[in-house]
Amino acid sequence: MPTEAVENYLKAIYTLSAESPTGEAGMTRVAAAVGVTTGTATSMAKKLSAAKLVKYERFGGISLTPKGSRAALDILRRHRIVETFLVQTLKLDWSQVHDEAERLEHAISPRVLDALDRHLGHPRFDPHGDPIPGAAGELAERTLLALSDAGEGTRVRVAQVLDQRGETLRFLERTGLTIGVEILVEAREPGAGTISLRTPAGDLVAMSEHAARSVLVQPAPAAKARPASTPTPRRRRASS
Amino acid sequence: MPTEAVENYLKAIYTLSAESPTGEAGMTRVAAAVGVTTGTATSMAKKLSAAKLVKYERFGGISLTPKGSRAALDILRRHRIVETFLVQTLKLDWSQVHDEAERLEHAISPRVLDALDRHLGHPRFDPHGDPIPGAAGELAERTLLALSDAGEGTRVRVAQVLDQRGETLRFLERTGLTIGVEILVEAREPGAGTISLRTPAGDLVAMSEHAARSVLVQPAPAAKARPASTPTPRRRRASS
DNA sequence: GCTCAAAGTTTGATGACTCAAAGTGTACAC
DNA sequence: GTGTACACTTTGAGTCATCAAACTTTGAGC
Repeated sequence: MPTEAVENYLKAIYTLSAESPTGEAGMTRVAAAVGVTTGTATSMAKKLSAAKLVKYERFGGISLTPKGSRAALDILRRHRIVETFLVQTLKLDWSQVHDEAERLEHAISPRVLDALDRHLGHPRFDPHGDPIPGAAGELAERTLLALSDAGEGTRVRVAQVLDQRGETLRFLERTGLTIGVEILVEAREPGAGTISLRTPAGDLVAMSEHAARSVLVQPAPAAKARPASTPTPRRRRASS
Repeated sequence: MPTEAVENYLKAIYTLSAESPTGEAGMTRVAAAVGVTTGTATSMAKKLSAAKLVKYERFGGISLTPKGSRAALDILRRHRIVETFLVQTLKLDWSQVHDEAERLEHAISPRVLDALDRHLGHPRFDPHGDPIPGAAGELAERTLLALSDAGEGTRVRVAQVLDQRGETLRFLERTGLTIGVEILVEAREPGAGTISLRTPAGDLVAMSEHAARSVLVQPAPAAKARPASTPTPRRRRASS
């Protein structure tokens, strides 16, 4: 049984190395993600390496071994099932559940995890659209597009939000940009670094490209997209 | 915010001193309840005393201050609400939930606790019949009788089970002696140290007086009982 | 009153995790 | 190729909770 601290490091390394092109995470990033100094992260790296959970060499970056990866997916499963429970059953807000799950995930036994999973109907995605690893560690694979890369005039469906910060999530909720919602990319303003979206409610929402990078979408199923040459009105509103 | 270890000590001291006539708990008992050596318990006693959570003097026993008592009731509330949730919502067996709640109780934030409480409909008793302290620490007071003290021929209703061990709970479940069930005390055999009970299913169940001491009952509501010649001692529980 | 077992305390050590601060390696700019 | 900024590592120390083992106190029995 890994300690709580070990679980947190594994989770951080998993997500950081998934993002990185080399598949390796840097110590400074790991330390920041876990919330410790880099020195602490280095000594933990040695411990994890001795336990064969990570591949680590001095000054060389850190990455998970298969064993470490399995452990990380197990934690992620607990985290995301707990988040789903908090939103679906207890009706907490999606902007609050990340921090709550962060604490609870370490106290969930396999028995309780199974019972939660059953109670929720074996959900495959959590409230932020993150895929929930299966009991054996399998992840649903999807091909998603960053909203920041969606072309003007495209109809897309919000599928996943990478940014877990409450502020971001509250903004998205307020403007109606929640998981499953279909939106139209009205305009992009590379100069201003913003993107304008039309929500189902008819509102025009502007957000920065940077913010749009953490919103993942899929092309809308019944897309009746007009030819890309269609000019689009240029209007802006609140930006994130 | 007390640490997890501190919470466990407070809970142990609360239950032990509630049982003791002097209202004080001995170090050896506390250590056994928490699962540490007596030396460890002694040094923790000093720490708790410094934090004004307990009253403690060398060789003098230990008891909770009002502040410590409030903290203990808060933990008990979390524990019992979690147990109720595990049985009611997740359908776990009442013989399993104690240990699970033991881990989860430390990870429940006030927000999640409130949400759970609301989801469960503000229960006043947990699956073992233990009263759930209110948000302000109030405890429902009931006058219960140990089954071992119930007179022959009495009709009683099972109200609370003090023994949290899985073995005990599975026995009670198997024989139909669960919370709320009305039974008839058929015979007592002081010589053999046993007591015989008639369950609603019509079965005759025998149990030792010792086992019957941890089953608390109330006189059955529609009881045409004879004048209560039976005493009604107040009893408290062994472990939460 | 003395003795002795049981209860309780003290001491010294360990393991897990952490930090601050000093020291070392790497790589990019020029 | 030299400088230097940044990433990273090492070191030394601290906290928390724990144990084993030596020691002290208490109180019950004689």
